[in-house]
Amino acid sequence: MSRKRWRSVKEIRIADVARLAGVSTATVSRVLSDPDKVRQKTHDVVMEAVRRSGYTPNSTAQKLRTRRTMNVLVVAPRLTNPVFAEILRGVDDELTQSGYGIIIGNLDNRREREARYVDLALSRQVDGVLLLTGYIPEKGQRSMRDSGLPIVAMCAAIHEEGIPNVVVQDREATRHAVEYLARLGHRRFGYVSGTLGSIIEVERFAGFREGIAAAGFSQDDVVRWEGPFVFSTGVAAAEDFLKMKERPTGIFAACDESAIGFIKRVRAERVRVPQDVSVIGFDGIEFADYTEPTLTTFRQPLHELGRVGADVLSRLIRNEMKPEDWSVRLPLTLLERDTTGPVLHKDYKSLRRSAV
Amino acid sequence: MSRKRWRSVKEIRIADVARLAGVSTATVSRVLSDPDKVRQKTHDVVMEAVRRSGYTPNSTAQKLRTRRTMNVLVVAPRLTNPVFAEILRGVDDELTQSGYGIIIGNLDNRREREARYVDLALSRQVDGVLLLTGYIPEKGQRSMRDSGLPIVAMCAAIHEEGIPNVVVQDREATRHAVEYLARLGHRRFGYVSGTLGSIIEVERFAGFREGIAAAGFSQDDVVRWEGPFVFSTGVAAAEDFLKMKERPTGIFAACDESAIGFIKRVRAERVRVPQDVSVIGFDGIEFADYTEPTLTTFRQPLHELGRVGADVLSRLIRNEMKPEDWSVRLPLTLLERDTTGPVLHKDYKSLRRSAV
DNA sequence: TCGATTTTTGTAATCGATTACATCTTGCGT
DNA sequence: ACGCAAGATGTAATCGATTACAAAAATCGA
Repeated sequence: MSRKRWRSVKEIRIADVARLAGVSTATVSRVLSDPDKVRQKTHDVVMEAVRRSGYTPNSTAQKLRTRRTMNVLVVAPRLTNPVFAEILRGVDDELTQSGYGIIIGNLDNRREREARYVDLALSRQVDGVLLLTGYIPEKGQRSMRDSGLPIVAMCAAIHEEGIPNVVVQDREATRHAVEYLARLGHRRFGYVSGTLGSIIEVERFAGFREGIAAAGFSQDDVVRWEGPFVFSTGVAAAEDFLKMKERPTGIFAACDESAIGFIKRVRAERVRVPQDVSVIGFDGIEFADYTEPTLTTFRQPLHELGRVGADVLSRLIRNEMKPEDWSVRLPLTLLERDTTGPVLHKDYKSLRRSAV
Repeated sequence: MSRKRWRSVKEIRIADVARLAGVSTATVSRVLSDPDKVRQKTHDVVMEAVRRSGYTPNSTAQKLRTRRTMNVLVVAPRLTNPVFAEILRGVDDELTQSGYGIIIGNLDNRREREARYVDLALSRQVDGVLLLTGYIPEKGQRSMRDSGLPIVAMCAAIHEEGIPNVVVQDREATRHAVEYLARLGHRRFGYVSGTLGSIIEVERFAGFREGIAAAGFSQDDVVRWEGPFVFSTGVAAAEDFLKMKERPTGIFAACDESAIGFIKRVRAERVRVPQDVSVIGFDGIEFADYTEPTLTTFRQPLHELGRVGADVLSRLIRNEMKPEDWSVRLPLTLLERDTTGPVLHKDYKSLRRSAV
């Protein structure tokens, strides 16, 4: 029976190859890692032995000796959110090029899970950490940075010494969203939040408030619905929205998923989008182009974000960071699609369609 | 400046703790891994030293000595497909419980990328592999199973000695899909494929053909559109569909994304779903409940699939597999939603609404 | 051809844990 | 108090590579 099949595979060590080639282990090691250091003839003999024995170096032994694991940890708040999947793709594209492995840390929106991954970092299983999460620090909680490992923050900016930031311009974009809605004639606003306690949410809401102020409105003109970055948050927000007498007409959702949930729910009650209510999302996930109507949203340069973050991390690991790269803030693109439009509500006289 | 901050963190080794506690390294090791083997008093002294020094064992050294990396590799065809994200969640839930780390392998739908991950396996960076991919073997290509590592196949069944299968009943479900469409009165069928060369696609198409035959139709009544498991495959299929004179009325798409792409595209041309064409998807991703109309589809038990696969793998690693678990085939659930309905086309006289 | 220099190769220490085996303690019965 | 078994602890080998340093071989000029 084959139950122990893989146990029976004989492990080939560098010493076996050395013996087979009639050289020392040092020479074999050199052939494999620094071929210029050996004679061509020796090289060929060793390579032949490697080939015939099917030798592959044991990477754990290499890691121990070289003190480099060639692994990085990527901590994401939730895997099923396409935003993180897309960022991860960028990270993957950049890092596997340079031989790094990616270990994923999935919090599934539960902050307390972070502890496991702090352990991972502390036990030196990885050379660096890419944080796609970011929470407002709680005292007493052991955090990633206690590990002393190189960290790159890719949530909204963490202003902390020694931690580079690779983020998008959330705050500016959110402010811009409000201005955009205001230009369309909206006067009462709704804000569907993201995960409370997350720095991203703090930033986006701050931008939103700035926008409200800049456009000359009072914070009282704003309704805020709270919840994590998921569909159901939008649905719940919509439930509340539907109960209101004086409904807001311009809604900003801190992520596409909740925007989509919101729209789906209100449309089920014959609220028209964008005629009765305009909705603008945030992220630019692929799916947002397949909803009906297609979602107006800010597109994050997700893949690039991942690449850049990974690049910064690998430079940080190699101690090759240039000071000007310590904070990268990528711009977002407003995708004007079909869930936003001028106010048509009876309260308002001028339709200002020209303002679109 | 802090550019070298993490370099200056002094690494604490087990020897340091031993010295601090006035015991040998063996004792420290025992305290940490097998506390019953030491006297209570010694235990306390050592733990205090551990605490004060902030020691965490170097996991690379542990791995080398114990020959267990406590890492598994998960190879997925494409990260941004919510199907794999969801499976990954299940895997994560199961494996991080038992202390395993997850290294991801993302093929991004490009088969040739598999080679990198074969290297990972060969160099013993992981204790086992979870294959969410599966391609029809090509000769000469070095495959995962050459690594001799425990592997669990979670794509459609790979019938190979020593490789357990944890899969869904694709074939049955697909056959069922055809029967379902046939009962609704459909007589001409469309099949939107998944990635060619993938075993999943082979299985699903086989099931489809079986269904066609079982329902008494000829394979000539079927149009097949080819492409990978992505939105645009459905869009492209729709383009072709729109050009046809005699359009199929019952469409099966091998994944929800392409089903959604298809629907979006045909609706843009005023083709009504389900009145003009019924579409049934496969996967049951969360989005499918937010499209308009909501998508009829087969729900895969994704999270459970991940958990079970991970469980089987960890048992396989520990050599605790029971023969009856070598093939697990989870059932799918048909979610009857709004993209399927009885044929209303003028060609057919009886609407057979009762057949729904 | 010889010795000095450079290049190539080998020896053995090292990375940081675990663990077999040896040795030392402790507890217990008499 | 003594002897012996059981329990606790220490010593040192080990996992499988890399690499500093030493030694040997090749190269070169005179």
